[in-house]
Amino acid sequence: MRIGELASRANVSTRALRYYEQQGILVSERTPSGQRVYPDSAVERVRLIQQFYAAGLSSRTIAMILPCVDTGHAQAEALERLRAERARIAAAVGELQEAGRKLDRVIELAEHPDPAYCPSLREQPAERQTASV
Amino acid sequence: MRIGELASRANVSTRALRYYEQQGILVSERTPSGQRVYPDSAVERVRLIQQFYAAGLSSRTIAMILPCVDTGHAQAEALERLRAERARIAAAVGELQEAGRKLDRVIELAEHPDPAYCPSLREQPAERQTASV
DNA sequence: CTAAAACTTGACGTCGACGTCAAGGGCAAG
DNA sequence: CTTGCCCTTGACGTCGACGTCAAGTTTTAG
Repeated sequence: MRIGELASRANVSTRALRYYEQQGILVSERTPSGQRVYPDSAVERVRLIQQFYAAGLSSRTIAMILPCVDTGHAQAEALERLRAERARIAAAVGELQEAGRKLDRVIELAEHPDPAYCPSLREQPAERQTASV
Repeated sequence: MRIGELASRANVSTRALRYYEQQGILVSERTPSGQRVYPDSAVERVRLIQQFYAAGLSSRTIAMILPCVDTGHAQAEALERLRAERARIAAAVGELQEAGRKLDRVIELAEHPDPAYCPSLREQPAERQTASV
Protein backbone atom coordinates (compact mmCIF):
# COMPACT_ATOMS: atom_id res chain seq x y z
CA MET A 1 0.00 0.00 0.00
CA ARG A 2 1.04 3.62 -0.42
CA ILE A 3 1.44 6.26 2.23
CA GLY A 4 -2.10 7.59 2.14
CA GLU A 5 -3.69 4.24 2.80
CA LEU A 6 -1.25 3.44 5.58
CA ALA A 7 -1.96 6.80 7.14
CA SER A 8 -5.71 6.26 7.18
CA ARG A 9 -5.42 2.64 8.30
CA ALA A 10 -3.07 3.49 11.15
CA ASN A 11 -4.92 6.71 11.89
CA VAL A 12 -1.94 9.04 11.60
CA SER A 13 -0.98 11.77 9.14
CA THR A 14 1.21 11.21 6.11
CA ARG A 15 3.46 13.85 7.58
CA ALA A 16 3.95 11.70 10.64
CA LEU A 17 4.85 8.67 8.52
CA ARG A 18 7.47 10.61 6.57
CA TYR A 19 8.79 11.93 9.84
CA TYR A 20 9.08 8.40 11.22
CA GLU A 21 11.06 7.38 8.17
CA GLN A 22 13.32 10.37 8.60
CA GLN A 23 13.90 9.34 12.20
CA GLY A 24 14.80 5.85 11.07
CA ILE A 25 11.94 4.09 12.82
CA LEU A 26 9.87 3.19 9.77
CA VAL A 27 11.20 1.84 6.49
CA SER A 28 9.57 1.78 3.08
CA GLU A 29 10.12 0.35 -0.36
CA ARG A 30 9.99 2.72 -3.26
CA THR A 31 8.35 2.43 -6.65
CA PRO A 32 10.58 3.35 -9.62
CA SER A 33 9.02 6.79 -9.54
CA GLY A 34 9.93 7.23 -5.88
CA GLN A 35 6.62 6.68 -4.15
CA ARG A 36 6.66 4.86 -0.83
CA VAL A 37 5.20 1.38 -0.64
CA TYR A 38 4.46 -0.44 2.61
CA PRO A 39 3.51 -4.01 3.46
CA ASP A 40 0.35 -4.72 5.45
CA SER A 41 2.44 -5.29 8.56
CA ALA A 42 3.33 -1.59 8.54
CA VAL A 43 -0.07 -0.79 10.01
CA GLU A 44 0.68 -2.63 13.21
CA ARG A 45 4.20 -1.26 13.16
CA VAL A 46 2.92 2.28 13.14
CA ARG A 47 0.52 1.51 15.95
CA LEU A 48 3.40 0.18 18.00
CA ILE A 49 5.38 3.34 17.30
CA GLN A 50 2.43 5.44 18.36
CA GLN A 51 2.12 3.48 21.55
CA PHE A 52 5.76 4.02 22.34
CA TYR A 53 5.39 7.73 21.69
CA ALA A 54 2.37 7.78 23.97
CA ALA A 55 4.48 6.08 26.61
CA GLY A 56 6.91 8.97 26.49
CA LEU A 57 9.68 7.41 24.41
CA SER A 58 11.55 9.70 22.03
CA SER A 59 12.24 8.96 18.39
CA ARG A 60 15.83 8.22 19.23
CA THR A 61 14.86 5.72 21.90
CA ILE A 62 12.31 4.06 19.69
CA ALA A 63 14.93 3.77 16.98
CA MET A 64 17.16 2.04 19.47
CA ILE A 65 14.67 -0.48 20.76
CA LEU A 66 12.68 -1.36 17.65
CA PRO A 67 15.44 -3.67 16.39
CA CYS A 68 15.30 -5.43 19.76
CA VAL A 69 11.58 -5.91 19.34
CA ASP A 70 12.25 -7.53 15.98
CA THR A 71 15.30 -9.63 16.74
CA GLY A 72 14.51 -10.38 20.38
CA HIS A 73 17.98 -9.57 21.52
CA ALA A 74 19.73 -6.34 22.55
CA GLN A 75 23.18 -4.88 22.93
CA ALA A 76 24.23 -3.79 26.39
CA GLU A 77 23.42 -0.15 25.77
CA ALA A 78 20.03 -0.94 24.32
CA LEU A 79 19.21 -3.25 27.19
CA GLU A 80 20.14 -0.56 29.66
CA ARG A 81 17.87 1.85 27.88
CA LEU A 82 15.09 -0.69 27.83
CA ARG A 83 15.32 -1.13 31.57
CA ALA A 84 15.52 2.60 32.17
CA GLU A 85 12.43 3.26 30.09
CA ARG A 86 10.62 0.42 31.80
CA ALA A 87 11.40 1.94 35.17
CA ARG A 88 10.36 5.38 34.01
CA ILE A 89 7.07 4.01 32.77
CA ALA A 90 6.42 2.22 36.04
CA ALA A 91 7.09 5.42 37.95
CA ALA A 92 4.86 7.37 35.57
CA VAL A 93 2.03 4.91 36.14
CA GLY A 94 2.33 5.46 39.86
CA GLU A 95 2.29 9.23 39.47
CA LEU A 96 -0.66 9.09 37.15
CA GLN A 97 -2.62 6.90 39.49
CA GLU A 98 -1.94 9.17 42.42
CA ALA A 99 -2.99 12.21 40.42
CA GLY A 100 -6.09 10.29 39.38
CA ARG A 101 -6.98 9.57 42.98
CA LYS A 102 -6.61 13.23 43.84
CA LEU A 103 -8.91 14.18 41.01
CA ASP A 104 -11.34 11.52 42.18
CA ARG A 105 -11.51 13.10 45.60
CA VAL A 106 -12.20 16.52 44.14
CA ILE A 107 -14.85 15.11 41.83
CA GLU A 108 -16.53 13.28 44.65
CA LEU A 109 -16.56 16.37 46.82
CA ALA A 110 -17.91 18.47 43.98
CA GLU A 111 -20.62 15.94 43.19
CA HIS A 112 -21.87 16.00 46.78
CA PRO A 113 -22.42 19.57 47.95
CA ASP A 114 -23.95 17.92 51.01
CA PRO A 115 -22.01 19.32 53.98
CA ALA A 116 -22.58 16.11 55.93
CA TYR A 117 -20.94 14.07 53.21
CA CYS A 118 -17.22 13.83 53.84
CA PRO A 119 -15.61 10.89 52.01
CA SER A 120 -12.09 11.12 53.34
CA LEU A 121 -11.78 14.81 53.85
CA ARG A 122 -10.89 14.23 57.49
CA GLU A 123 -7.78 12.36 56.49
CA GLN A 124 -6.20 15.56 55.26
CA PRO A 125 -3.15 16.06 57.51
CA ALA A 126 -3.10 19.88 57.49
CA GLU A 127 -5.57 22.70 58.15
CA ARG A 128 -7.72 22.50 61.25
CA GLN A 129 -9.12 26.05 61.00
CA THR A 130 -11.71 25.40 58.32
CA ALA A 131 -15.05 26.65 59.62
CA SER A 132 -14.06 29.69 61.65
CA VAL A 133 -16.30 32.16 59.78
CA MET B 1 10.03 32.13 52.76
CA ARG B 2 11.31 33.70 49.56
CA ILE B 3 11.39 32.25 46.09
CA GLY B 4 14.81 30.66 46.33
CA GLU B 5 13.99 28.63 49.39
CA LEU B 6 10.67 27.52 47.99
CA ALA B 7 12.41 26.49 44.81
CA SER B 8 14.94 24.33 46.62
CA ARG B 9 12.38 22.90 49.01
CA ALA B 10 9.99 21.99 46.22
CA ASN B 11 12.82 21.01 43.92
CA VAL B 12 11.91 23.27 41.04
CA SER B 13 13.56 26.32 39.48
CA THR B 14 12.73 29.88 40.43
CA ARG B 15 11.88 30.38 36.80
CA ALA B 16 9.21 27.73 37.10
CA LEU B 17 7.72 29.40 40.18
CA ARG B 18 7.49 32.76 38.44
CA TYR B 19 5.98 31.01 35.46
CA TYR B 20 3.35 29.39 37.70
CA GLU B 21 2.45 32.77 39.11
CA GLN B 22 2.18 34.19 35.62
CA GLN B 23 -0.18 31.35 34.73
CA GLY B 24 -2.30 32.10 37.77
CA ILE B 25 -1.71 28.80 39.53
CA LEU B 26 0.52 30.03 42.34
CA VAL B 27 0.03 33.20 44.36
CA SER B 28 2.52 35.12 46.47
CA GLU B 29 2.64 37.95 48.93
CA ARG B 30 5.12 40.71 48.26
CA THR B 31 7.48 42.57 50.54
CA PRO B 32 7.39 46.39 50.24
CA SER B 33 10.36 46.13 47.89
CA GLY B 34 8.52 43.67 45.68
CA GLN B 35 10.09 40.36 46.57
CA ARG B 36 7.85 37.31 46.64
CA VAL B 37 7.04 35.72 49.98
CA TYR B 38 5.40 32.32 50.36
CA PRO B 39 3.88 30.45 53.29
CA ASP B 40 5.15 26.98 54.16
CA SER B 41 2.10 25.47 52.56
CA ALA B 42 3.41 26.64 49.20
CA VAL B 43 5.86 23.75 49.14
CA GLU B 44 3.11 21.20 49.02
CA ARG B 45 1.19 23.38 46.63
CA VAL B 46 4.06 23.38 44.19
CA ARG B 47 4.42 19.62 44.51
CA LEU B 48 0.75 19.25 43.67
CA ILE B 49 1.19 21.46 40.65
CA GLN B 50 4.16 19.40 39.54
CA GLN B 51 2.15 16.24 39.92
CA PHE B 52 -0.63 17.65 37.79
CA TYR B 53 1.86 18.66 35.14
CA ALA B 54 3.33 15.18 35.25
CA ALA B 55 -0.15 13.81 34.76
CA GLY B 56 -0.42 15.75 31.52
CA LEU B 57 -2.57 18.66 32.67
CA SER B 58 -1.91 22.05 31.11
CA SER B 59 -1.45 25.29 33.01
CA ARG B 60 -4.88 26.37 31.95
CA THR B 61 -6.47 23.20 33.23
CA ILE B 62 -4.60 23.35 36.48
CA ALA B 63 -5.72 26.93 36.92
CA MET B 64 -9.27 25.75 36.45
CA ILE B 65 -9.20 22.87 38.92
CA LEU B 66 -6.98 24.21 41.70
CA PRO B 67 -9.82 26.31 43.13
CA CYS B 68 -11.92 23.13 43.22
CA VAL B 69 -9.19 21.39 45.15
CA ASP B 70 -9.31 24.21 47.67
CA THR B 71 -13.02 24.82 47.97
CA GLY B 72 -14.17 21.28 47.33
CA HIS B 73 -16.81 22.35 44.88
CA ALA B 74 -16.83 23.03 41.16
CA GLN B 75 -18.84 24.82 38.51
CA ALA B 76 -20.34 22.74 35.75
CA GLU B 77 -17.55 23.49 33.30
CA ALA B 78 -14.85 22.71 35.82
CA LEU B 79 -16.52 19.47 36.83
CA GLU B 80 -16.73 18.45 33.20
CA ARG B 81 -13.07 19.15 32.80
CA LEU B 82 -12.27 17.21 35.95
CA ARG B 83 -14.07 14.18 34.64
CA ALA B 84 -12.46 14.49 31.23
CA GLU B 85 -8.98 14.66 32.70
CA ARG B 86 -9.76 11.78 34.98
CA ALA B 87 -10.80 9.69 32.01
CA ARG B 88 -7.75 10.73 30.03
CA ILE B 89 -5.50 9.74 32.91
CA ALA B 90 -7.17 6.36 33.24
CA ALA B 91 -6.67 5.75 29.54
CA ALA B 92 -3.07 6.89 29.76
CA VAL B 93 -2.44 4.45 32.60
CA GLY B 94 -3.74 1.65 30.45
CA GLU B 95 -1.58 2.65 27.51
CA LEU B 96 1.47 2.96 29.71
CA GLN B 97 0.92 -0.43 31.26
CA GLU B 98 0.53 -2.07 27.89
CA ALA B 99 3.70 -0.41 26.61
CA GLY B 100 5.42 -1.54 29.78
CA ARG B 101 4.38 -5.12 29.19
CA LYS B 102 5.73 -4.97 25.65
CA LEU B 103 9.03 -3.68 26.93
CA ASP B 104 9.03 -6.43 29.54
CA ARG B 105 8.75 -9.04 26.84
CA VAL B 106 11.64 -7.58 24.90
CA ILE B 107 13.75 -7.33 28.03
CA GLU B 108 13.00 -10.88 28.99
CA LEU B 109 13.89 -12.15 25.54
CA ALA B 110 17.09 -10.11 25.50
CA GLU B 111 18.09 -11.37 28.93
CA HIS B 112 17.77 -14.99 27.84
CA PRO B 113 19.65 -15.61 24.60
CA ASP B 114 18.82 -19.24 25.26
CA PRO B 115 16.94 -20.44 22.16
CA ALA B 116 15.00 -22.94 24.24
CA TYR B 117 13.68 -20.19 26.48
CA CYS B 118 10.48 -18.81 25.05
CA PRO B 119 8.40 -16.98 27.66
CA SER B 120 5.31 -16.21 25.66
CA LEU B 121 6.80 -15.82 22.25
CA ARG B 122 4.47 -18.47 20.92
CA GLU B 123 1.48 -16.33 21.77
CA GLN B 124 2.45 -13.91 19.05
CA PRO B 125 -0.36 -14.08 16.51
CA ALA B 126 1.82 -13.52 13.44
CA GLU B 127 5.08 -14.90 12.09
CA ARG B 128 5.55 -18.62 12.07
CA GLN B 129 8.79 -18.60 10.07
CA THR B 130 11.17 -17.77 12.91
CA ALA B 131 13.89 -20.41 12.98
CA SER B 132 14.35 -21.12 9.32
CA VAL B 133 18.10 -20.31 9.23
C1' DC C 1 30.34 50.32 53.95
C1' DT C 2 30.95 46.93 50.67
C1' DA C 3 30.90 42.78 48.24
C1' DA C 4 28.35 38.80 47.42
C1' DA C 5 24.16 36.51 47.12
C1' DA C 6 19.43 36.67 46.10
C1' DC C 7 15.81 39.00 44.00
C1' DT C 8 13.18 41.73 40.14
C1' DT C 9 11.15 42.21 35.16
C1' DG C 10 11.79 41.49 30.27
C1' DA C 11 12.81 39.07 26.44
C1' DC C 12 14.68 35.68 23.48
C1' DG C 13 16.01 30.51 23.03
C1' DT C 14 14.88 25.46 23.16
C1' DC C 15 13.13 21.00 21.96
C1' DG C 16 10.29 17.48 19.79
C1' DA C 17 6.60 15.79 17.02
C1' DC C 18 4.55 17.04 14.01
C1' DG C 19 1.13 21.00 10.94
C1' DT C 20 1.10 23.47 6.91
C1' DC C 21 2.23 25.64 2.72
C1' DA C 22 4.85 25.63 -1.72
C1' DA C 23 6.08 23.79 -6.08
C1' DG C 24 6.20 20.19 -8.72
C1' DG C 25 5.83 14.81 -10.53
C1' DG C 26 2.98 10.30 -11.43
C1' DC C 27 -1.08 8.03 -12.99
C1' DA C 28 -5.90 6.27 -14.04
C1' DA C 29 -10.43 7.99 -16.16
C1' DG C 30 -12.93 10.28 -19.57
C1' DC D 1 -4.90 15.47 -23.49
C1' DT D 2 -6.38 17.03 -19.36
C1' DT D 3 -8.56 16.82 -15.02
C1' DG D 4 -7.98 15.40 -10.46
C1' DC D 5 -6.07 12.93 -6.84
C1' DC D 6 -2.15 11.14 -4.67
C1' DC D 7 2.54 11.48 -4.25
C1' DT D 8 7.44 13.86 -3.66
C1' DT D 9 10.99 17.04 -1.11
C1' DG D 10 11.88 21.31 1.30
C1' DA D 11 11.20 24.56 4.51
C1' DC D 12 9.05 27.36 7.86
C1' DG D 13 5.44 27.47 11.83
C1' DT D 14 3.56 25.81 16.36
C1' DC D 15 2.96 25.05 21.22
C1' DG D 16 4.04 24.68 26.11
C1' DA D 17 6.99 24.66 30.02
C1' DC D 18 10.34 26.29 31.04
C1' DG D 19 16.16 27.70 30.34
C1' DT D 20 19.01 31.46 29.98
C1' DC D 21 20.90 35.90 29.56
C1' DA D 22 20.60 40.96 30.62
C1' DA D 23 20.47 44.80 33.56
C1' DG D 24 19.14 46.58 37.54
C1' DT D 25 17.51 46.36 42.88
C1' DT D 26 17.43 44.37 47.61
C1' DT D 27 19.14 41.69 51.31
C1' DT D 28 22.71 39.64 53.90
C1' DA D 29 27.37 38.74 55.78
C1' DG D 30 31.51 40.58 57.43
